[in-house]
Amino acid sequence: MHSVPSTPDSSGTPESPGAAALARTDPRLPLHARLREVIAERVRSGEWSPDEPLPAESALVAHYGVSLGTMRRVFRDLVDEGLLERRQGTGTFVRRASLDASLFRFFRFGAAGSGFPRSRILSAARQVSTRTIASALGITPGSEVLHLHRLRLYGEQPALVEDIWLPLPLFEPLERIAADDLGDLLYPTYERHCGQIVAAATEELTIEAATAADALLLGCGRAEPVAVVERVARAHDGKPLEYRRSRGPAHTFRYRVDIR
Amino acid sequence: MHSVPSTPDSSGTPESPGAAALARTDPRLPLHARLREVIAERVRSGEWSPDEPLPAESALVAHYGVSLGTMRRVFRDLVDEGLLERRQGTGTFVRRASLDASLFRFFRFGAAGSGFPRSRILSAARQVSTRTIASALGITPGSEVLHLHRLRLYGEQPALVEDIWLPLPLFEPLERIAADDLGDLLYPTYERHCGQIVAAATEELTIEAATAADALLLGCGRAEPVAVVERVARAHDGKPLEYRRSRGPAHTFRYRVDIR
DNA sequence: AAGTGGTCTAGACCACCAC
DNA sequence: TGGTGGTCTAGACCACTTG
Repeated sequence: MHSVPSTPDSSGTPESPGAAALARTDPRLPLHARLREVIAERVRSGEWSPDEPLPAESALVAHYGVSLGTMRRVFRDLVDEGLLERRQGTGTFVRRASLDASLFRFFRFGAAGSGFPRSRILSAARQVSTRTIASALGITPGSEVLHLHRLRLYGEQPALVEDIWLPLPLFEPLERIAADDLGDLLYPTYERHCGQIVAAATEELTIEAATAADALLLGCGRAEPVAVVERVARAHDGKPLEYRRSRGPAHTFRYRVDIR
Repeated sequence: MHSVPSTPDSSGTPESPGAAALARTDPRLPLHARLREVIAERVRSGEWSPDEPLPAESALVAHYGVSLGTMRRVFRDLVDEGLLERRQGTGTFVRRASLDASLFRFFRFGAAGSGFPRSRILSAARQVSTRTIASALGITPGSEVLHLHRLRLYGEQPALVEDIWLPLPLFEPLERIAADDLGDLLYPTYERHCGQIVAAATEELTIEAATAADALLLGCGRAEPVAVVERVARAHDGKPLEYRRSRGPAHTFRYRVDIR
C-alpha cells in the first residue's frame, strides 16, 4: 500500500484552492490561528450577508485542506469572538448584533413601561463635525456628519435624550427619509437604507450635571446628575459607524456586572 | 445520549474508576457536559488548592475512560468559564480571582496616583446583620457579621469609602488581627487567615447623593452625587463571602464596556 | 530527560432542520 | 431525504517547563 500521509509537494500535486490565502499569514502561528484570520478577514470584508450561510464546514475543509477538527476549532473561536453564530442543521452565519436593547440594561424605568421605548426624533440635520465627533468617528474634523437629536420615552415618560452623529457620505440615504419614518430602532434602518451592519460597540459611562435643555426634556431639575452613555458603534471591520451620546436621570441608572 | 459503545457492561469488565461519578449525571447531556459538571464539582468542593496542579489530562482520561479530545473540550470550557487556568508544561490549576484591582476600573483618579491605592481601616467591629446585609450574604437576618469601614486613598487624596460585611463564624480569625495588619488587599488576607478563596463577584452600579459622613471623608460637598458600587463576592461553590459597598465622587467615575 | 499541555489529523456516528 | 452542525474516538507529533 502506498500510504499517502502528508501530500508531499514534490511533483505538480494540486494544492487546495485556499492554500494561497493561508500562505499569506504568519507561518509561526498555529494553523487554526492562521485559518481563523483568513476566515475573519472574509467575514469582515462583507463577503457573506447575515442572511446567507457560509459554506458548510465540509466545503471549507476541502477548500483549505485542513482537517475537520481544525476547522471546528476555527469556527468555535469565531463564535466565541462574536463574529459568527452556528445553528445546527441550518448553517453558519455572520452574526448581526442586536445592540438597540442593550442601552436599556443601563437604566431601570418604572416597571410600567415594560415594553419597548418609543423614539421621537426632535431634529435631523447636517452639521460640521467638531473635534470630539470627528475623533470618535475617525474622520477629519470639519467634515460633514448627519446629526439626529431624539427623545426616547416609555409611554409619556421621558427616559433618555440622545444625540447621534453619523459620517456623511455613508449615511446620506437617511436624509431622504422623513424623521417619522426612521423607526424606533435605528440599526435595522442603517442596514436597510445604507447597507451598514453594526457589529460591535464600545460604551463609556460617566456622570454629569444635566444641561438646562436636557433637564427640560427629561423633566428633571436643572444641574441634577445624569448618567451619560457614550457609544461608538462599529462595523465588522472596525470602521466607526455611529457616535451616540445618551443621557438619562441618574436615579434611574443601574448597571450590573458579573466578574468571572 | 451518545452511549459509549466500548466498554460493554455485560461481564465483570472493570469500568473506569470515575465511571460511577459520571453515571450520577444527567444521561441526556453530552458526555463533555456531564464530565464538565463532575470536574467543576470537584473544583468547587475545594479538592485542589490554586497552588497544586490538577491531575494531568492523561491521568483524568484514564480515570474517567473518555478520549483525550473530550477531556480537552471539558478543560477548555472550564477555562472559558473562569474556573481553571492551564499553563503549558506546568499543569492545570484552579483559578484564583484577582478582583482587588477591578474596582478601580470604575473610577479614574488623578494620574498622579498611578500606583496602587492605600487602605486605611477606620473601624472593625461585630454587628448584627440588617435585612439588606443578610440578604446579600445569604444568611439569616440578625446573625452576626464582621463590619469593616475603610477609606482608600491615592497618596493623601481620598478616593473611595467602603463598608465591608463578612459572615461571622467564617471570618472570625480576622478579629484577632490588628486593623493595621489587614493589608491593602483583603482577598489574600481572606485566603491566608480564613481559607476562603474569592472566585467571582457581582457588582451593581448606582448613583446616589453623598451622606454627610461620606462627604466629609471624601472631601466633597454634602449631597453631591456619588457613584455606588455594591459587590457580592463568592467562593467557587457560589457561597457569598463578602458584601461590599464602595462610594466614590461621581466626577471621578468612568466605566467602559465593550459589546461584542 | 520526563512530563505537561497544545496542535493536528482521520474517521465514525448522531441530532437537527429544511425541503 | 439530504445536508448541516454536534459529539466522540484514537493516535501522532510538537512546544513548553521543570528538575
